[in-house]
Amino acid sequence: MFTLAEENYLKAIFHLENDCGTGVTTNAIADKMDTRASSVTDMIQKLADKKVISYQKYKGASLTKKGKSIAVNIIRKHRLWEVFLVEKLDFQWDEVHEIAEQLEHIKSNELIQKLDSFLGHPDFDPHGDPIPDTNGYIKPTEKKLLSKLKKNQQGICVGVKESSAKFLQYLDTRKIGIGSSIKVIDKEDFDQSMTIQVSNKQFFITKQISENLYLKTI
Amino acid sequence: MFTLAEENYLKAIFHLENDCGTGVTTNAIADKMDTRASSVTDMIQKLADKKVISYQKYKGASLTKKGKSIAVNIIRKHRLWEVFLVEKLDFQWDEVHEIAEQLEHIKSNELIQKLDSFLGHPDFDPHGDPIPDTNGYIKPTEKKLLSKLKKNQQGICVGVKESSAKFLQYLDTRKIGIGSSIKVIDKEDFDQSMTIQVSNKQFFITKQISENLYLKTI
DNA sequence: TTTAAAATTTAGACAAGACTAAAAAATAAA
DNA sequence: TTTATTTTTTAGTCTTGTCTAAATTTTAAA
Repeated sequence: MFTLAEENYLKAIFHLENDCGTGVTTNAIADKMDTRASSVTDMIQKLADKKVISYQKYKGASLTKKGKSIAVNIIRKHRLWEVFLVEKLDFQWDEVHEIAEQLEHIKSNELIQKLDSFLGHPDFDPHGDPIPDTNGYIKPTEKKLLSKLKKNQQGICVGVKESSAKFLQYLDTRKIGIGSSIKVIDKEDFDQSMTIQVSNKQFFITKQISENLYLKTI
Repeated sequence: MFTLAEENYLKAIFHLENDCGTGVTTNAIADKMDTRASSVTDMIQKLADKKVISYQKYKGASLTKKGKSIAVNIIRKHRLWEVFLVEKLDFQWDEVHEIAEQLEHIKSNELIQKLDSFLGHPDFDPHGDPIPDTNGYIKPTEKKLLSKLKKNQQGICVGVKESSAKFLQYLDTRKIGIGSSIKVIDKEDFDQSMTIQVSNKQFFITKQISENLYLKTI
């Protein structure tokens, strides 16, 4: 059985490894977990003892099969709870992350199986992130960062990379959400800022925004 | 903010105080929490520092107004989650306690308020225990232990005192549940054992059983 | 009312998980 | 390639919540 702290480290390592494709450094983990590098060293040594990560001194860490499976299960729980909060309890999509961070650690396989049924086996959470299935399989989705699109290309918003409340509220005030159709009207070479069109309205957005919106191009 | 351990102590002290009407002893808490008296001493000193219990050395502890309000809120959450698990996720009444023990510690007032609405503001949990309202008010219910009834008296089962899975399963196999009509057919003076009738079937039950079933008499 | 037993508290230790400061290793710069 | 910088690890400390063993207080018995 894993403690709350251990589960959070596994989740963080999973996300980092996923984003960068490679093994993750001590500092990267410390950064993500908002803790000190020395604390991370302690923990990754413990996790290595438990065979959930492979780790060599000074060489960073990466999840073992077992570690990955635990991490994915936590993410599955997180995303299912998010669906519950939005679909059943009428939360806004920017309000659910913190609560799901707590709920994801509830230990009961039967609970998650029943919750999944109750929600009708959803494929995506309210931010467009795919929900891993019972076996930990995550359906690969072809999605592109808005920042990768060129002038005049368009697509449907299928997810957000960053999901902080502030960013989500930024999107809300501009009526951008999962399913929104977005077209690049203009793109500035110099700083990658864009003018986009969302249902007849045009907005100017910075690179920071376009790098956090996933689209399915048409 | 209170830690998980602190919350569990407050809840235990609340239940003990409620059952016995009086301040609770260190040993009673240790017993309930399945821990050592010395650990309890440590914790109740900490809780006294935080002004949630009043405590004098060697004299036992009792909740302050603030402590009581925290404890009741945890109990409210526990019981609401139990309703959710049984009503929405189709759990049996003997399966929900452990999961609710985890869920009761999730911190979010908005979550509980929305959960309560979603469930239609239930008054009782699946074991017949009243759900405290937002202000911590617990509607007093006139219920009697089956063990207090005399020969030929009858009532409707409105709750169970003990709610271990084993006891609940014992009731299930005899088709006794919340709402069952129970009549005392015979009562043995010597050991308080009874013969009871539940919808045309008669059962012999020991004092241990009759002391854990609450009835509303008619 | 003095003594014996039970209950409670103190003292000291330990594990988990975090921290600071300092040492060691790896990487980048000159 | 040697030096400087950054990264990582070690050593030692702290807090929370637990434990055992011993000391103290309270309660029950003689």
